Amino acid sequence: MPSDNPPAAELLAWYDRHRRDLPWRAAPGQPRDPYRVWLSEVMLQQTTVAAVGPRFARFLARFPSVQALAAADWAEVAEEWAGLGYYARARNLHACARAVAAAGRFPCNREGLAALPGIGPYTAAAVAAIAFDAPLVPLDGNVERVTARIFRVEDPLPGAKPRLAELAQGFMADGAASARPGDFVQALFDLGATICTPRSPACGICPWQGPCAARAAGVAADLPRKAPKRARPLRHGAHFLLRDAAGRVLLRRRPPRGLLGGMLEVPGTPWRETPWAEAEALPHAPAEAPWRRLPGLARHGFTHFELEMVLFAATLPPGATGPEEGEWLAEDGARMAVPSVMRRLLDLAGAA
DNA sequence: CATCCGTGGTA
DNA sequence: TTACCAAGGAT
Repeated sequence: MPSDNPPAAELLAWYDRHRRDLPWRAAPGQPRDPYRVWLSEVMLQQTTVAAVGPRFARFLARFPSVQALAAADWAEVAEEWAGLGYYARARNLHACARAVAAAGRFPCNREGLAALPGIGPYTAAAVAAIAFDAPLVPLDGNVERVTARIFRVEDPLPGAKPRLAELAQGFMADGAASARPGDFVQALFDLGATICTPRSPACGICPWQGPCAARAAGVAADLPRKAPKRARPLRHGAHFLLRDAAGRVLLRRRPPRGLLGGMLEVPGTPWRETPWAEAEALPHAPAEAPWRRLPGLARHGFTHFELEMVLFAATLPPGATGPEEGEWLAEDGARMAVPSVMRRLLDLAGAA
């Protein structure tokens, strides 16, 4: 129903005046580098623009091309991704880089892109549209929200997702949109991020306020509706910070899949629902040592549970043989190389 | 299709 | 302090 669509030309005119200047965006009219577009899209999955900003530049400086990323060891990629979360993204990013480097170039259409690891329906459409000007509308959280409000879709997510995807793709039927697909989809992102925001949308300055059905009904801030989320249970862990005579700390590499897969950790117990008594935690220590319980707790929130950790610390006696497994890192280097949950333990040790 | 998978900012 | 949420993907 192109006739029911809001005017793409007005959104693009707004975008041309108010587009955000973001590190991964090419200047207007300049060609887009598929490597940068892909890297930024993966970094931005469930991650804020503010968090990605400095990390994108740093990553690009370390891995300037998809060939450089493909040639890197996993440990380097893991270190560079540390703190960004959702570490399966980094594993898939690395695998994807190797596939693209082997093929010689990025696929230029949605189907080819979607066949690569870590590239799902959203990212395939986004890279195809932004890097190759394919007439596709990727359905991210912004586009879901804008579309649900424009058409006043009251059905809750995630059930409404197929319908929203169809409605959003319909925007591209407007000739003004399909003339500039990459700009149009980024205009939708910017509209959702700066005006059509989740909590208090700035409808008064929205270029699409006229055709917006939710605005007309006064329900914009209530859309899209979402299914309620489950409460997060609390889990407990005990961890062991072992220092050597040089003040370095012992870290271990976690298994390659699952939570924090492939990342470095401070050795510790499994995370379970009941707290650990000292006597039952100590067998999980990485070495025999004069372990001393540090005061305080380290807390961290994961997507589906909360975690409270106690920390034991010890220094390996000079000349003593350390554990055979693990890597010794300087403490400040370790802070940079571990996931945030582990950084909290290092901070707790530093404060004690 | 529901669950698993991180983190930091904000109301 | 709690709860929500951000350019989602894999299983």
